Amino acid sequence: MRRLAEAPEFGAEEEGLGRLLLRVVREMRTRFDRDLERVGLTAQQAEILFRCSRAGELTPKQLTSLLITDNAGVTRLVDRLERKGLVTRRASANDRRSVTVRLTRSGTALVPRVARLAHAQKRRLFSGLSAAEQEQMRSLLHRILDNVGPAA
Amino acid sequence: MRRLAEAPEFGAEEEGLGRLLLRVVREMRTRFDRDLERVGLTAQQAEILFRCSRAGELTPKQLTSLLITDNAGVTRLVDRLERKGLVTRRASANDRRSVTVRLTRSGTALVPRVARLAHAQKRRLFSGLSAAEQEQMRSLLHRILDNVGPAA
DNA sequence: TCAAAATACTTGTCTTGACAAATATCTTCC
DNA sequence: GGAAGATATTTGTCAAGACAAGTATTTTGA
Repeated sequence: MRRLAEAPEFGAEEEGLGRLLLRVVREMRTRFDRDLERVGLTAQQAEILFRCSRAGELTPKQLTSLLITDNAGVTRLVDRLERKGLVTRRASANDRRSVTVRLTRSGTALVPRVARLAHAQKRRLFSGLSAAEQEQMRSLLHRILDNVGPAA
Repeated sequence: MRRLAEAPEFGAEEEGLGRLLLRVVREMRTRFDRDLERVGLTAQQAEILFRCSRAGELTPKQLTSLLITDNAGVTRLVDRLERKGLVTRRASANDRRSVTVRLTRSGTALVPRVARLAHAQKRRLFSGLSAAEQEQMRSLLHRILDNVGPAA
């Protein structure tokens, strides 16, 4: 995921909230992915780097709960990072079913740049939104999330 | 996309607005995809069906502006619908570079069920949100969207 | 007129997301 | 102790999103 195609409305009636949400998230993501191109990462990969950097090491299971994807997705994200030489997988000491993901030296070296980009993105996106507005947003989103529920 | 994996927070500090947005959109999408399984469609495919049904026929270019994806994505979505026998592609009359996508009889037959599912989804998601709250949400989202801007 | 630029679509490639099924390793509890 | 079930990870498959590059056709403009 990188640059986003232009999407200049066609059947210009009012856009539904659902579609608007979708569009916002997609553009956020694409924009961030594009910014991250300069360090050769994607948003998800950067998240893993960042989390591992803070925690020292994490298992795929732990990463799964942090990344909003499933365990299979994490496996392959880690695969890519491993191929890039940014993380290593080691068997867990106490539970041999498990694995610990840990940054390599060059992975660690990338973290400050990633953090800087992430911080810039966050500042940019929510600039102009007061703390109260952000809180309002958060609350509305949580209510929607509760409404999603299980499939019918 | 179908069922969503459980994601029970791990490093339970406050979740950022960006992540929350991502999570909400993903669960909305996955839930809708799952509901649509019973008619053998995905959310994007359903959108094409629905749009073509209302417009009579649409070109990929028009669909691209409606679907929040790029032209390549539309090509392949239409491919899948064509394989399922739900739409046809015909050369455009006046511009032979172009193509018109039109529902087949069985595509048309599916529309009411899709519309019903879409309507149910919309009602469910935003139930409990007042019109004012939805408007507030919409406004905040537009502001974020404006903040995304072009890549640095 | 007719070559160059623009436009509409398609195809190729990589990354991700979701789910099912397979494998390896614990844990339980008879 | 050892079978049955639970858990952690991986692998396979399909749909999608983004972008680049290719093809066919139309439009521009020298």
